[in-house]
Amino acid sequence: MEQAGRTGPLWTAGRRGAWHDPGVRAEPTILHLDLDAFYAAVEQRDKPSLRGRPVVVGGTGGRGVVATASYEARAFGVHSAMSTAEARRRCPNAAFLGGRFDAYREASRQVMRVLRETSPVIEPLSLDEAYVDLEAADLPDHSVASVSALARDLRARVAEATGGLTASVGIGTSKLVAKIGSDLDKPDGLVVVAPGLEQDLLRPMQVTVIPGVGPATAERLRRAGVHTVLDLEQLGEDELVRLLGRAHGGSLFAMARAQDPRPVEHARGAKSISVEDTYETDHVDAGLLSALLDRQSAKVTERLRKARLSGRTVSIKVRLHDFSTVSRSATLPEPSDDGRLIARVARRLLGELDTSAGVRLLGVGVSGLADWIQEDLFADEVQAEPEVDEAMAAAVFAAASRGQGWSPGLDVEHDVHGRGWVWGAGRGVVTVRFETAETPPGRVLSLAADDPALHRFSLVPPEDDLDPLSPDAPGT
DNA sequence: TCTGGGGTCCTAGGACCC
DNA sequence: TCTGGGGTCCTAGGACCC
Repeated sequence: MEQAGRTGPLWTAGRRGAWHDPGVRAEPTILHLDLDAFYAAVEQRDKPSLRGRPVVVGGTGGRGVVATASYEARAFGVHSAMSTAEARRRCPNAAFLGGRFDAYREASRQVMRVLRETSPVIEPLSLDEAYVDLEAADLPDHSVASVSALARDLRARVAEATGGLTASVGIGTSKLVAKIGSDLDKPDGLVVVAPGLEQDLLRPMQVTVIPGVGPATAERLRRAGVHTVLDLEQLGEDELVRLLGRAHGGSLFAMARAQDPRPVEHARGAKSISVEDTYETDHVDAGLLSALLDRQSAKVTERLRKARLSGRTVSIKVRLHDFSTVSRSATLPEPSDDGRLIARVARRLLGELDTSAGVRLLGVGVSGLADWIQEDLFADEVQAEPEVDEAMAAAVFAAASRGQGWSPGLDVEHDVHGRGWVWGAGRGVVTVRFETAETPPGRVLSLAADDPALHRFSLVPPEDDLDPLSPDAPGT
């Protein structure tokens, strides 16, 4: 797009990814859409009895937090990130729901489709939020009147496509302004910030309206006497960089002056994939932790493979009894989507930590994602879903009857007792811990290793495999 | 019954290389 | 062998977002 009438060098504000450069566009062509109280709204849409009532979606267990509160619940002081226990205290009559993510994903898909019909360039930020680049939209012009009309039509189509969900929309000359705008008139609002008025809008606002200014940054700024965006601007760039570091300070100073050159980025690929779980009670048993890590590794691997990706860096995250969090990571010589390898690396990393005082949260992640599948030659095997491979299953049962082959963490299914995972094994007997979604602790049962009702799902790596991280060391 | 789960980005130090 | 730098990769931690 041409940028007539701009002063100064084209690249002054241009940092990473910046595209033509100006600090802001000349016309209000960036739209930010945010669905109102999204998860709760989907629940109210699908269950008429919940309409007009306080609804809280989030973790319902003892250690859960609120993901979304409906506006009725917000009236009682319930908000996201609050512990569910606190939310129950504030609003005992609310409906507390665990969340139906398939339904949310489906609603989100419907919304994104509508946005894509409006412009080919959209950037989803989460299930309920996206930027739309109106420069790429089919519009006679980009006047305030024109983009306002488009937004009204867009919101009507979103409601129609989703069975009545409402969205708030902000439009401006930059992502910053569009996003702040969408928040100004929630719910079901529309705000278009006319070009030239950005600074008038921002200056009196609290610094926390700027994305990236959270509690820690706000506190530092407060101590420096900075409360509003105007204060931020007057503090000056050098001082901000001194206070917050080069990247953060620099971009904050730019944003304080409504300079935000970030483009709407159409296809952003994932950079990492991870799974983590917080347990109802702290776990101390090292064997159990190991088994849990294996299950998580299997989930991460499944997602990797579905996305046809491999990852090179395996990380674990451990939150201890005192809520302190530690992480460990290891980088493989090359990307992998081998679940056994990932599980083994994760277990090795966990072994380096002292978890004897209790683990509250455990997680596994993979990053350094590569867009190709390792060992493409064996793609057929991968697609053959070894989980149901009869020959493989027979081999495992044979091994089990010799007292081998059942390792802690192995996922299994039993015709009578349901899904579980191996807790221990030996002498022809497997001890399996069963769980259901509702009752995480479950039961521990000892079963004959050759019990025909016991089916194998995934196999933990044999201990005598070479450790690819230390090729000269034969196992541990 | 304080404090979820999925991410992104940045910093800082050390290793290592040129 | 007295003091270089710069660049890249890796790791750990932290802030932040929805």
